[in-house]
Amino acid sequence: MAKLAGVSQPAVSRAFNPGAPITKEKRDRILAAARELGYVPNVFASSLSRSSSKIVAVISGNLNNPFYSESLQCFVEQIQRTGRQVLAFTVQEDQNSDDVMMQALRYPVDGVVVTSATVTSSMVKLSEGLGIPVIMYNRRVPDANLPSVLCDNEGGAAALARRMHAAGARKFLVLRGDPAGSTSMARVQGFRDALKKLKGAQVEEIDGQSSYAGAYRATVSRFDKPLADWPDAIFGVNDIMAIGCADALRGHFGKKIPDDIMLAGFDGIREAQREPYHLATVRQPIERMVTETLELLDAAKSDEGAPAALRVIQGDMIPGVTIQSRED
Amino acid sequence: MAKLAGVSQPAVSRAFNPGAPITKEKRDRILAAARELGYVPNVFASSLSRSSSKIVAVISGNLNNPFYSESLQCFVEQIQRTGRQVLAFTVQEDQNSDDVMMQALRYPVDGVVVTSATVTSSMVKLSEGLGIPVIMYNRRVPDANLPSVLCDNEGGAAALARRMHAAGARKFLVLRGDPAGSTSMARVQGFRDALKKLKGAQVEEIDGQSSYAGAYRATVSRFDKPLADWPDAIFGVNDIMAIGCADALRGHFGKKIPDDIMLAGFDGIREAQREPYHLATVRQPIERMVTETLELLDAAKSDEGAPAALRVIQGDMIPGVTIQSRED
DNA sequence: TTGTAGGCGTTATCAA
DNA sequence: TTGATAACGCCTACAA
Repeated sequence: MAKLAGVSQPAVSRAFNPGAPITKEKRDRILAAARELGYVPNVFASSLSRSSSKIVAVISGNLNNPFYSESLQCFVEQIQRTGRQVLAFTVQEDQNSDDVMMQALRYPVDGVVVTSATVTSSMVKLSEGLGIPVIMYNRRVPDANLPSVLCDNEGGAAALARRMHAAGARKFLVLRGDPAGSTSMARVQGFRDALKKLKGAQVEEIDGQSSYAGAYRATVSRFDKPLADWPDAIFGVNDIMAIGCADALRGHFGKKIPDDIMLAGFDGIREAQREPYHLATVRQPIERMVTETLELLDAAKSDEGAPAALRVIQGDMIPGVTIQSRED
Repeated sequence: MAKLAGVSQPAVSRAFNPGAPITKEKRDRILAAARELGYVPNVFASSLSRSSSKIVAVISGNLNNPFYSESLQCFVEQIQRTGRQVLAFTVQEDQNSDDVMMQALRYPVDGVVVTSATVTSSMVKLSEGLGIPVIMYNRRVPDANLPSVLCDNEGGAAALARRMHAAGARKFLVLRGDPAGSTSMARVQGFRDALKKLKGAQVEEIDGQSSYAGAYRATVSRFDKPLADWPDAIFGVNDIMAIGCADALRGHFGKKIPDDIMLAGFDGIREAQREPYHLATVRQPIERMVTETLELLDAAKSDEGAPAALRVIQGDMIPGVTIQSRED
């Protein structure tokens, strides 16, 4: 009730909205009074009359994977920069991702970004009914064709496969991530397919829970026996798993990387480029992917009827030091 | 407009509010119709009439420090579990934390949790005027007495100092974090004071920007000269800096930890307990600290006039392998 | 248990 | 440029 400052209430609204028809003098007077009274406009109320709430929901998976916390950080930065805010959701292990999505849709947000969760078609229908665009980041939903931004997972994995093969590796082990996740599946597929075209390669696959601890455990339990048959090279479907694997190989088995075993990951998280690892990997250009995700979001707002866009972005090969030609 | 389903509008409201006076039968009918029509209640609108918006703002610093991303993760989990949501804010390097705080206060949130930012007294006044409680997490504001939850930084640092001294260290180096941050200052102070009471200890301090890269650089530039005078032990004011330092010591200088130099950190982040480090450190019990922070928030809501609480929580000493008695 | 009426703080529309 | 007035979607009385 800053109109106790002697002006009408719409005038206050105009004072706070740049570009509204109001005298500079009057605006200044109102803003001064507001500062005096400790008044700030209520954004939720404004979102009622306005169509847009200036809030974007971001649904993340486990932030313990630095790829996701880096991504979230980036989303918050970029969204904040455009005068909007982030409503953050996470999907816990024991949680149904549909429930979380449902929660998010109860807010009249300007859009929902899904970085890690499966979206069922009923949720897609609901979001459409509500007119809230849903964009997939680093993920794709097979049936529903939602706008998606993702890295060329197949291509990147294939390039890593070729590098390791060229370096002399023949026996490969793949550490899979979330079995149901489109990202993990695409990378495994790309890796497998590339090896099929190369001579003498054989591949084994095990599950690593898509986490550091999962990969560590999987590595230990796979090789912790008297006459383990070691592979020449291991591909961790993401960096955090590759790091877990590296720590197990070195810490638990005393193996040397790449002398005893080559190793590669995927994502390009900071940790993987630090001293103990310098992991060979493919970097997902997070900054750019986030930018494009938000572009798709804005696009979805304007041209409703347009076909869902799918943006596939090339990752950057990072050589690292964990792939090296055999000398034997 | 779900009242096209043949009932009054308040009935719909009651159907969605557990415990409201309505026949079970009618509620079911309404909920069914809602599902049919793809209707979900608008939370922002409800926050207008209701006093509470069910939204908590969390202002974080750089999420590249795992301590903060773990904390954020924990906040989101716990807040979500109580049927509320998190509006996430971050303070960038180039940003005024007051501006971010101001942004947050434009939303009629149920509270603001500040995990990394300085809060000026004018912001405190503003928040009081708006009736929005502000709680500090892992931080304290000297002048204003805001409710705060923090670890016993002095005590933890002192304990580490004593351990390293007992192991034979005499020449110490402290890697400071944010010079203006209360957390870094308290730890440095605690470390310094403890050493004063011990025999023959001398301390040098340098700045490490409170980040991995900053600590790495600081370590390199401090010792990258012909006849560097190496200390016996280094205390990184937080784990991420200690890790940066460790990587520099080993990768750049080929030093062994703890054989050549002892090392300790603070926070107890996961990364620091992994194979390459097993860092001696003091763990901040994040889960518990977050719980208490939210308790303070709820308390602030109810008893307005109460004196600001300050909860100091003991950290857990983690032995690690980076402090070890000298044999020479 | 139900429906009617009024109000939450803001913006859009329209005359003035 | 301004100020009334009517929404926006919901909730809290109040009365039925």
